[in-house]
Amino acid sequence: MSDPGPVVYLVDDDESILKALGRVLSSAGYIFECFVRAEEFLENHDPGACGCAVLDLQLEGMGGLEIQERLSSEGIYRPVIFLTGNGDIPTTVRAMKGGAVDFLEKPVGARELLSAVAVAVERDQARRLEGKDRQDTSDRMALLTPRESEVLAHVVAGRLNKQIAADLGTSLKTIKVHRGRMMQKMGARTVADLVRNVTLHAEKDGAPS
Amino acid sequence: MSDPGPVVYLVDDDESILKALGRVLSSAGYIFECFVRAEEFLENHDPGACGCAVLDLQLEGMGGLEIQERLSSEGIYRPVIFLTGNGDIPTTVRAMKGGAVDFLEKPVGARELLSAVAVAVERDQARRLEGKDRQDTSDRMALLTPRESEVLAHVVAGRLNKQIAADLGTSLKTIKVHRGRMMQKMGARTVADLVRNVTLHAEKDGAPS
DNA sequence: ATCATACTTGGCCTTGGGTCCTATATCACC
DNA sequence: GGTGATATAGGACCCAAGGCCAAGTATGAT
Repeated sequence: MSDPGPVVYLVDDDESILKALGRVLSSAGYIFECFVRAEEFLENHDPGACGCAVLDLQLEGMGGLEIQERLSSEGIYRPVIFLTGNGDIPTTVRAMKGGAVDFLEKPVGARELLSAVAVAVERDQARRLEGKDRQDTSDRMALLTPRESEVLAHVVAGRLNKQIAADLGTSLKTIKVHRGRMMQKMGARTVADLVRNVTLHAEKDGAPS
Repeated sequence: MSDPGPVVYLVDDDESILKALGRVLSSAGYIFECFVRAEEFLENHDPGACGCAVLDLQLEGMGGLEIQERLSSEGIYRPVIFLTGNGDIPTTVRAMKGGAVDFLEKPVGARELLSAVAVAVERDQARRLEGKDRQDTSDRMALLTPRESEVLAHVVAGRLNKQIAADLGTSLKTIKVHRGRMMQKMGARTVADLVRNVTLHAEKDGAPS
């Protein structure tokens, strides 16, 4: 569980290209894994590993764009760099709109590749860093009972206990109890802590298009 | 000062194209302004107006990409759609990395254009909407006295009045006064309101790359 | 039947936050 | 010398929140 360093996933059906890319990445100190088919990558990569993917646009069967779509539809955040031998503009636009870090034409130079990979890896690290807090908040929220969740929402909205009681059709005392337990479970000492965590958590929830 | 509806800025050195684009936009109910040179656009557009820009990539003198860079370096948020007669992939990537909404090849179909414009306008509206809250919060914070600002920071951090008093080397009573005035000026009824506004305000402050 | 969980409510006391009124001291500006 | 903004501070008082103790019900699983 020590930090294994970023991994670069290479997907290309031309093994000589995989080899060439691998050499460049190795020389820069990256660890990489090679795949010749999209399915092979999707089934064997580790979504929890930090790093990025370098995808060939044209693959036998499922292509690079589909891989990108598959990843995002499965909620996997994985920065992607595309490589292509003969791309066109609409495809480029589609890839970039899908969040690709870069879109490079073969033959790709070492510096070009490494620069793109560096950006992609950095993005992934930043993402994982801020993801931790959100994950923690999510985990805690999952432990709340239904009633406690309702109270949480009202508290974050800045409502008073008695107002919450009225809204939920119960007594002031009951709200105090739920509220106390909720704060306990959320690990929040003060309302300020609570609001910060919960709003930052809700922030980028409905993001992926 | 009533909402004038979104404006589409068209920049192309071919007047016949401007005319054609204008017809399409008119038919969809958009207001638009035409420019044949980049400088003309940069000097005469209204950064405060809601809408988007449709830029030809190749212009005499300053091109579309430079316009995009100029806008962002001046801190002007203005969603951009590029049009091009003969673009290449590196240019497309650069444009999209720069935040372009879309990158279309001439001849561009009416539906294609309108769809891109709709997305761009929507983005601009969303941006302006959330920008208002931040502006409001900034304005309010500017009205705080130095002491009130310090108290604000401590309150948002979830500290108790007496702790704040100790930190600032003053009495509990004094903090209560500052705090009360600060809440008043910030237009926050509760701590929850305050934390929400201030943290969201701080959130995207160091954003632009 | 028993146990766990969740939801409910009461009283009592302490602490914390907010408001009103009052008051002093400093500093800058006119 | 007066005026306004800022920071300071005390007392009285009210309301809100949280902790401690105790205890009721309902539901569902073992």
